[in-house]
Amino acid sequence: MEDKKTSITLSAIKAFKEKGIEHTTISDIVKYAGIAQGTFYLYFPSKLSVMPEIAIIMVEKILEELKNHVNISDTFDIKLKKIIEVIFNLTEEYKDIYALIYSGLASSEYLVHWENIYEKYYEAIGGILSNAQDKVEIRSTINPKRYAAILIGLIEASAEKSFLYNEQDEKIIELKKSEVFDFAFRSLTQS
Amino acid sequence: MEDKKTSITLSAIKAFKEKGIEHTTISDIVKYAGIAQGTFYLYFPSKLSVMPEIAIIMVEKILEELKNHVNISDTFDIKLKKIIEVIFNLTEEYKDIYALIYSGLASSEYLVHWENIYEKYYEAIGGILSNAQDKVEIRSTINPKRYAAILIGLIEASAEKSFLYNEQDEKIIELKKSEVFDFAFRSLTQS
Amino acid sequence: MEDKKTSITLSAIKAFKEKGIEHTTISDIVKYAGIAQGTFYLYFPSKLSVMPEIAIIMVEKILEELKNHVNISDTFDIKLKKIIEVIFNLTEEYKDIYALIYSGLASSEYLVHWENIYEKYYEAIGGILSNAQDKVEIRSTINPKRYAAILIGLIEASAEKSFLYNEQDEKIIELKKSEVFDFAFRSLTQS
Amino acid sequence: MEDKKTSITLSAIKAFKEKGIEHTTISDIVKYAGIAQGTFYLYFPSKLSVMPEIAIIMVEKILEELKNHVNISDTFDIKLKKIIEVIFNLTEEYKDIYALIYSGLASSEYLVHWENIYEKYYEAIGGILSNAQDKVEIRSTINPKRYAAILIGLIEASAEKSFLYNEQDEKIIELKKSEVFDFAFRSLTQS
DNA sequence: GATGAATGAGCTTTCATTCAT
DNA sequence: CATGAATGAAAGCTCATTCAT
Repeated sequence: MEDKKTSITLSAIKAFKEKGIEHTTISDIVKYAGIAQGTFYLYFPSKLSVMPEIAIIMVEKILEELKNHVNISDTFDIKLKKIIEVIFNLTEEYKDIYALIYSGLASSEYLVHWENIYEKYYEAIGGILSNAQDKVEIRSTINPKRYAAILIGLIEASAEKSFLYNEQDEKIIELKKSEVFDFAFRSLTQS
Repeated sequence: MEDKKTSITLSAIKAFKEKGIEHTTISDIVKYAGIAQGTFYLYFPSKLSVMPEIAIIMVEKILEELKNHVNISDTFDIKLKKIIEVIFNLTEEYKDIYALIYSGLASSEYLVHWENIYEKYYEAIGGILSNAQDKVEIRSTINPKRYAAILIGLIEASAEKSFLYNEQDEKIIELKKSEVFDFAFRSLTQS
Repeated sequence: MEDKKTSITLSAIKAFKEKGIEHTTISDIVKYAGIAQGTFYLYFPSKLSVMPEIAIIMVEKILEELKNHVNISDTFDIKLKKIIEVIFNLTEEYKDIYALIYSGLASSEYLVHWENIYEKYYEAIGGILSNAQDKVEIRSTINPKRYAAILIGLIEASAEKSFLYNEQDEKIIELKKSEVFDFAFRSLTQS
Repeated sequence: MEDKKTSITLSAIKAFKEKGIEHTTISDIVKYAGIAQGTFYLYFPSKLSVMPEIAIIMVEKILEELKNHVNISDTFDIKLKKIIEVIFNLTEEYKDIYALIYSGLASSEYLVHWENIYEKYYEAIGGILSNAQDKVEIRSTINPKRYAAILIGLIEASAEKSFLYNEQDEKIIELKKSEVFDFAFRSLTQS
């Protein structure tokens, strides 16, 4: 078993996915983690204080997925499509958690560090944009990392809304993806 | 009495703004509304069931602000700037609530009606886009209402993140606004 | 049933007498009071916050006992013996509670008002001293109320220690009473 | 190692002084002692079982202070004043702990040994009384050790109450001391 | 309709105690 | 002897919900 803090975090993710954050209790989390009630408090002061830890893991997941799906040799349009694909898929799977992280709701109290957490995410996407600039696939006038933040926001927002209303209709989802692609691609390539 | 329902809703907004949604109790809401504990239940079955009502009011606020600031005679670029301005301002003021509505967290149970609520919002922005198409200010190949949803998502996401980290630095906020404008404007005008 | 706050206070006294303060839980108190767990918190924020209320009742008990046993027509030496009798008896019955009130332990947080609570007690004993001065039974150079405080302290301290070590030996108790009487009486009458 | 037991006891005193006995945990004590949680149990079976050890140290402190301040050559009235001074000073410093020892609250289970602990205290004061009898400074009809107990009770009670209500007003404290002196001195000298 | 005291299920939280290292 | 992470029983506490008035 990995270290206990990670184990609690993973159990929290599992519980949040199943019951929703509102209805998850610390009891649920420790049950999944196979630890005693009191042990939880050795690592976290409250349910929501697990959120930053979750965010770290979620960002790791995203980066891993990006690494697995976005090939350095792809043209930029392919890469952008893959990025959208990855974000949509993860958003679907971790709907509630993602919504919470994304909206920053749990934030008020615990999420001071989030900029650091997301930093790597922005850098990864920023790197892709920068690379595309080098290849003259997108315009050179953008700041890669700053644009990455906007791009991610755009895709996430769209994905969120897609799955929010239980739009499980594959066609509509695909339409949304292509619209987002279109929106972003034009913006990035317009000279 | 419709008045009382509105009064409860406004009190809920006030309480949510002050304490955050997590820590707001029905007791807080009725205190602000100046009514008895039990009275709440004559109008709403639960705390979260107030959310759609709040969403309605929030959308009304947005529409009103748009009406106040976006002039029909403005050119599209001015209009877009104003739209961004309005969304950023409201997001700043109603940060938490907005985040919640936006992320759809309170969702699961009461979100069914939300598409209807947002419908008017999409229509308003869609109308502006449509009008801009008529004047050949933006390309004609977009579907106004569908693009409106994406555009709103983009601006809201950016605004959310701006205020999340207490970036009160006016300059950075302004930079974000201009970046979002740039991102969207290019996308909408690229032929 | 008297009002609920009193009912809780009396139940607390009962529980404290039976289990000792350390081992009494709020559950115990509400069980005796025949009310729900949450009801307790409508009247008191914590277990120890009941103490001032208890102190009031204890002082009332003392005053009542004094009224019942100390006759206005008695000579001062008889009165003093009766006072000692009353304090020893009550101390025996409410050992733990008395110890706590007396030592002021629970005090730190909640007992700001105690001077007021004890005020009546001091006044009652002070009145007896004053009356004895009028009859030239004790020296006139003492301040009745201030001396009352010292006198009460002396008797309480002695009573406390008597019952602390489970000295249930009636003879030793009687010896202590007479020693305290002697100590105080000499002090009050020495010209 | 005897050192460690003393270290735990001193740490307990420190913790009790700072947080009050109610809110002090074994965790607090071991933190101050710089030892591990489990080590505590090698020396004491529970939190309250430290009390007799504390009492021993407190009595030692008192005896030391008495030795430092009460000169064999002083007249009895000076000695009595010094005794009162010492008890008031120590009571002020160790308010809470003193109250506890004095009231015997922590008692129930561990108080058995206390008579032995206080024995030396009574003997010390008793010795002073006895000596004063030899010099015909106080009346010969008292039992020194038994009177010592009463005298100590009187002074402690008065000191306790003085510091309970945060009467930090030096003048009132001084008045109390002189009243207690007067009360006791008359009693001991009245023929 | 309106009230608000009372409820009590069920959650959070603590912390003395243990035991493998 | 010493450790300190882990335990989990047991306490505290909250708050949505009810219902007699």
